This record gives sequence, structure tokens and C-alpha cells, in this order.
Amino acid sequence: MGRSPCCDQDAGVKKGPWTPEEDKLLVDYIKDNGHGSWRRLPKLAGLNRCGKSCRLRWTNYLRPDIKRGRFTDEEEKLIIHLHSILGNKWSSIATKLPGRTDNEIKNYWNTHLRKKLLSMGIDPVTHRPRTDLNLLAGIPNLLAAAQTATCWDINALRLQADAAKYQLLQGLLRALATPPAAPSVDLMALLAATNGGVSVSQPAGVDQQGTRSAQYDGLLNLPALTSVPAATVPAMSSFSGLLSSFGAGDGLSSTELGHSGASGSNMTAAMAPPLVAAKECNDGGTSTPCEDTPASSPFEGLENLNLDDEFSSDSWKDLLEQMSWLNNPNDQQQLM
DNA sequence: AACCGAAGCAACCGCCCACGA
DNA sequence: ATCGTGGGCGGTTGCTTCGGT
Repeated sequence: MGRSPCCDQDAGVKKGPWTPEEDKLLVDYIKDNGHGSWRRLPKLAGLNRCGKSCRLRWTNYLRPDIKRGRFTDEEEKLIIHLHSILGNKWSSIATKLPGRTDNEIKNYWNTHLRKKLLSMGIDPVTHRPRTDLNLLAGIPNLLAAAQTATCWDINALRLQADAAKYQLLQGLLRALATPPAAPSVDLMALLAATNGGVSVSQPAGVDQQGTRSAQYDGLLNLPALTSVPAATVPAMSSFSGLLSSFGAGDGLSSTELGHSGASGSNMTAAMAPPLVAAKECNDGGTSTPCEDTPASSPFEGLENLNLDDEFSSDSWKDLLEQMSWLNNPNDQQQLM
């Protein structure tokens, strides 16, 4: 299968931005004749352009059914959902969004949605919680910088620290709610590492991951960090405050993000189980209390964490000290 | 007002596949 | 079965706009 000869081999074929005159020639010709063969079209339409360039200009910009303007929230959610299923199949995704082109969706993904997911602690490729830990690994640097901060940059550091704290919690919660198959990091290894290297024993026959998934499914409604207005921060200034915000979170539901588990559940703060509550076994659809639940969660005490506390506070110190891999490059390597 | 870096987006590049001769 | 062509596709480039200093 030889590659088709590229038009740019033709001398004098114009490239670059289209002029209104060129647009008019193209639109008028296609209106009257249809596009027919794209290769022959430029000559017939009186355009000094490559046929391929004409096709792209028409399909991405001049087509009468193109919808312009901002993507709506519904479109955003649909794109994210479809991307979680189809990956970078932009044209397939575009067929589900009337009036949007694959190129437009691709650009919107790369410039907006990708960053949005990253800010929510979600890997935009796998649609699962980020496991690269690069973000969290930056926390010790923030701590070190805070030690030597001068008065003029302490506020900036504080903002960074707040963002880091928030994303740390997002990452932890999402890790807890993630099915085990896809993440490149072994969740149990992560739990062991955060638990001071002590493995978390899993009772035989206990579908711990499924239980975890069901229990924390509602927590995936975390609002994106970037979308949290300052006014709402006090409501999330404690871990329980965060829990109470999940029900009304403007983040993406687990269903939308392609997670399994209790999809569609509308877990409210009151329904949300405490992190260290006795887990339930999920055996064949009926939930029964587990007899052999681990004695303690690696994140025990997290619910008492106060997000308003400085990083130097005891509760944050305790948590960070448990996460030895944050300070140990070798551990980070193993986890990545 | 000028400069500069970041972000956004239209357009291009080149690989690939389907299909017809 | 092979080959050439048309066209679809994802990735990348580079120009324009925006916001901060």
C-alpha cells in the first residue's frame, strides 16, 4: 500500500490560513457540485490548494452543521465518558456529538479536559486515579520550602500546600475506590508502604476490592480542585467536611468515569461509611459483615485530619511520616 | 506601553486502511 | 493477489490571543 503522493509536492500549492475568498470558493463549489473527488476539487473550484487541505477545511470549519462555541457540561461529560471507553478515537467520539468535529474535540481534550482530569487526580489515559505519585512526591519539597520561606512568598506556599493537601486526599480516596486490574501500581503495595511497610492482610474469600469499590464509590464525586470556589473551602476544612461535600460534588460520577462498583449510587454524607468502619463482605450480591476485617486501615486517623492545619501539625506529620515513600526516592521508584 | 510566556486552536503531516481496477 | 488511489485518522506544529509583569 503506497502512501498517496502528498499535495505539497506540487509546486506553488498554497498552505497556511485560509482567506475568506478561498472559503467562499470552496463553499460555493461544494454547494453546487458536492465535493466529489477531493483531489480534483481544487482545480475545479479554482483553488490553489491541496485536495486534502480542502477536505479538512470543509469538514472542520466550513460545513454548515458545525456547532461553534463553548462545550456544554453535558458535552464535556460525554466526551470524558466516551474517551474512557474509546480512547483517542476522536472521530468515533465526534459521531456522538452532533456538530462537533474530531479535531475540535481532540483540541478541547488536550487543552482543557486532560488538565481537568489531572487536577482531579485522575489519569487522563486510563481514567483511573493517578498512580505516578509525582504530584504527591512534591509535598516534601513544599515542606522544606516552608521552613525557609520569607514573608513575601509564604502565602504562595500556603496555597500550594492547600492544593497539595486536597489532591493528596483525592488521590487516597480514589486509590481506595479503584478496581485493582488496571493501575500500574499495586494497590496493596501502596497500602503496605503507607502503613509503614506492614502488609495489610486480606482475609481469604473477602472481596476487599469490590467492597472498597462499593463503599467508596460515592466519594468519587469529589469536586475538581480547580472548580472549588474559595467560599466552599471552609465546608471542606475537615475530612468529615469533605465527606459531606461529596453528595453535592460537581465532579464526575463513577459511572461517568467508567468505574465499576455501586455505580449510580447517590451516597450522601450520612450514608458514607467511616473509613475504619467494619467492612462488609460482598458475597453474591448479599452484604454481610466481615468477620476478619483488618485491624486497622493504613489511613486510620485520616477522618480526623483538619485541612486547615499547617503541614507541620501533628496530624499531617503523622500521615506523611507513615508515607515513607514520599521521602525515599527508592520507594518512589518501586511504586511508579 | 512593551515585552514575554502560556494557552488555545486551526491547519498540516504522514501513517494507515478500504476499496476498486 | 497485487497495486494505486482516496480519504480517514491521530499526532504535531506554529500562529494568534491572552494575561501577567
